[in-house]
Amino acid sequence: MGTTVGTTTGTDVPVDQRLCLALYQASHAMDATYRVLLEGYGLTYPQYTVLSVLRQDGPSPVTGVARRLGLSSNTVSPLLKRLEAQGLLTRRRSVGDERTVLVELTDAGRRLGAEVDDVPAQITAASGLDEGQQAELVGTLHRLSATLREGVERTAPEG
Amino acid sequence: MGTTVGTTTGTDVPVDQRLCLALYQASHAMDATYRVLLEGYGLTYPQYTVLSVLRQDGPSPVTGVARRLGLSSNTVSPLLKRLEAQGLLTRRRSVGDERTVLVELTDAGRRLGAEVDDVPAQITAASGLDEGQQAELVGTLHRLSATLREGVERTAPEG
DNA sequence: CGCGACTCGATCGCGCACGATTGAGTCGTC
DNA sequence: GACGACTCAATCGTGCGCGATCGAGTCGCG
Repeated sequence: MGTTVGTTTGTDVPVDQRLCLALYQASHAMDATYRVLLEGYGLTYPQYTVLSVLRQDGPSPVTGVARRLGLSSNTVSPLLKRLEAQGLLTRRRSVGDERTVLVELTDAGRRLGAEVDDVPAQITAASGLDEGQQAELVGTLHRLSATLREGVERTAPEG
Repeated sequence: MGTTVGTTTGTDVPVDQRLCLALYQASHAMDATYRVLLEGYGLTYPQYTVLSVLRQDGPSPVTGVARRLGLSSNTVSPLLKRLEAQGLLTRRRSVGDERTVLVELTDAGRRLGAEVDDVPAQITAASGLDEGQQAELVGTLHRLSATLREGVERTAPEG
């Protein structure tokens, strides 16, 4: 039985060498690393990132948090709900604009945020990359994200 | 904030510059790109990858597919079930070892696999990276994955 | 003032992803 | 032959992530 099926054009890129899978596995490995570091705090990685964003940005509308994470309300809303249930943040309608919901850390949220403040440094250490390599990789990934998003936008015309 | 953490005390790493978020967003962007390319075929990105693996490896046990994707049975089993429901593959017990389930593409699966054979090339084009850049990025990400996994293994001693 | 376009956030359904567990099957050792 | 350790796959519960949709609130324009 030949391994060739049909009249392929020879574009048999081995799965192991595909960028998508490399990205996929690296992302999962990162998530697993965060899981280990955060499991004592009852936080997941996305929840941790929300805390970081609120610590850096201060009180923000749901849209603001979502934009920082590259997500939409359908993902962020339940995420914020769970964090609110843990007493780490509050949500209240903005007085100026009744559509927007302002998200703000509670004292407990700020305290927990301070506790896990050094997690990024531990992640950097666990990554085995020095500062320069990490910065370069981050830049490459940001450019890749932008290029891919651009392609998606072009295909799916909005507005 | 008396942070005494070794050399890299950059506790206030802006969220935008964190490797985890860059990885997270690039992975999602990749998924979105695949979604656009595959939506006409009723396939998700993980399903597409399973098809690719089976096309390249031939009939494989569930464990084999899982290892290729870096996943476990709890993720792969339902994934295979959905693909079987679409008539793209079959699952049957191995004759030699009744524990293992052999997964094999059907004719329909092979046909669909051939149809979407050029998707990786389209992805490469959409990424805006030339062959060399892509290969380098893949290498970097594989090393990163390995290093991170190693750290996780060390923390959670199994066996 | 009234109407339509828009924004904001939430909800629903589906498909991953994973920790934990279960149960069937296999093998080594006694 | 029987027992225990192991392997393989499946299942359950929880938490993302997203397409699609909805309802409330806001604003522009006549």
